[in-house]
Amino acid sequence: MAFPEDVFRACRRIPKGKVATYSQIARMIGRPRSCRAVGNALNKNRSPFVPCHRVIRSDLSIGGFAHGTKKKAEMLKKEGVSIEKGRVLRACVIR
DNA sequence: CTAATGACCATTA
DNA sequence: ATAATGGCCATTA
Repeated sequence: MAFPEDVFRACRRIPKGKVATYSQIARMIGRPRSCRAVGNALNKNRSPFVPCHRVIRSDLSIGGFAHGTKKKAEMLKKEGVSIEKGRVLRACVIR
């Protein structure tokens, strides 16, 4: 019933090399309109077991990150996620 | 209690 | 393509 925990749990289901959108996470936890609040929750994540860097915007741009968008992008890249001009390729997004 | 704040989104121009 | 707009909602002050 704790919103942040639900968000973190959903986040952990994203495999390495793939990403999900804030909106998708919101739907996963049964709160389809809480995409903005999802970002708020992820912002406070401090656990290395929660891959919050795998969550991006619905337009496939990188989105925010507590330690800088820069870091987020390189972490993804290091995991094998292809980014094109500030955009993640569709193929890397979870269906 | 209300008001402000954001790692957002879809629509419109 | 970009920018503005209104909506959305959990959290925090």
